[in-house]
Amino acid sequence: MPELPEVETLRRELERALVGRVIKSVKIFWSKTVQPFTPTIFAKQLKNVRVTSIERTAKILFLNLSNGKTLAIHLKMTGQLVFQSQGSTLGDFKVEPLIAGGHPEDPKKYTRAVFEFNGRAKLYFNDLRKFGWLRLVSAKDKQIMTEKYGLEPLSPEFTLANFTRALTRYPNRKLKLTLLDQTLIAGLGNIYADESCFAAGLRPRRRVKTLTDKEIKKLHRAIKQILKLALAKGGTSSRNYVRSDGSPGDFFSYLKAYGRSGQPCRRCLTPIAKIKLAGRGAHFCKNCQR
DNA sequence: GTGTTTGTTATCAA
DNA sequence: CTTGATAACAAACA
Repeated sequence: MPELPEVETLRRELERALVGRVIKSVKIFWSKTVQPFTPTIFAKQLKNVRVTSIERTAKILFLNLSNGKTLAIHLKMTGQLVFQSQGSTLGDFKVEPLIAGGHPEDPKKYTRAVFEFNGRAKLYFNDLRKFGWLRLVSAKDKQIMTEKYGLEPLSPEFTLANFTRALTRYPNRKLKLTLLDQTLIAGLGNIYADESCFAAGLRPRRRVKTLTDKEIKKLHRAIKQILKLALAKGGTSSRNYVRSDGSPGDFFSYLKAYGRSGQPCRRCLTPIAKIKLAGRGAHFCKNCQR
């Protein structure tokens, strides 16, 4: 799933690829993907507009535009942003959906929108499950969208003191649910919440009020370390996520808990357990995590 | 046909 | 206000 490291990887790649380019046309193949306008109006509003900068808050990308508006993008669970510069041919990647093929002009099965830029460069928005969205917003809308989010784990504001305050704000919550609460800490999803718990040696069901100062400190370090490494590896391609050139992120082989139920713990060889927490899978080692 | 996968929001319940 | 559960969105896969 695209979480902080995946979305930040795309932000960096698209910053290089798109900033300074002008949108020449937008084609939309699934109308509910674009908001809040009809596809026709949406496309019209973006025609001949330049991308001036790209930002990220939590799991949302913001493409700031020369008309004063911003294109906000959320990939939700299966969204992809694939960039094709003029004349480039995309490789044959295992992760579907693919843009490559003999007819790059034609949208693939899961392509919901295509942006064409000057120089014939193209940005494909693919989304198997249609949860993702492209939202054209004003500066004010953008502010309203971003202000509800909590601490950015890779920012200077992510101090131990601030983290402790956010983490313990709802003392009776289970640890993993707190880590997933975007209004407290922004950008963690199921993969990195599980990995953070593993690295800190903490069970996902622990109530936050039972955590010692020492454990909170370890968790704080764990979150920073894991997100930093995952970002350096270009994110985790466990299902649909791909980088902007269509290639997979390399963090998958570093996972120690997520998706490893039944497999031996990399630290103590105890089979990784899987439980249901708030309707999602939670993976952990009964021996290494307390 | 059933259960599982998950980001986010809405809604209901205690 | 806190917390927890469930459904909704949607489609693939085992």
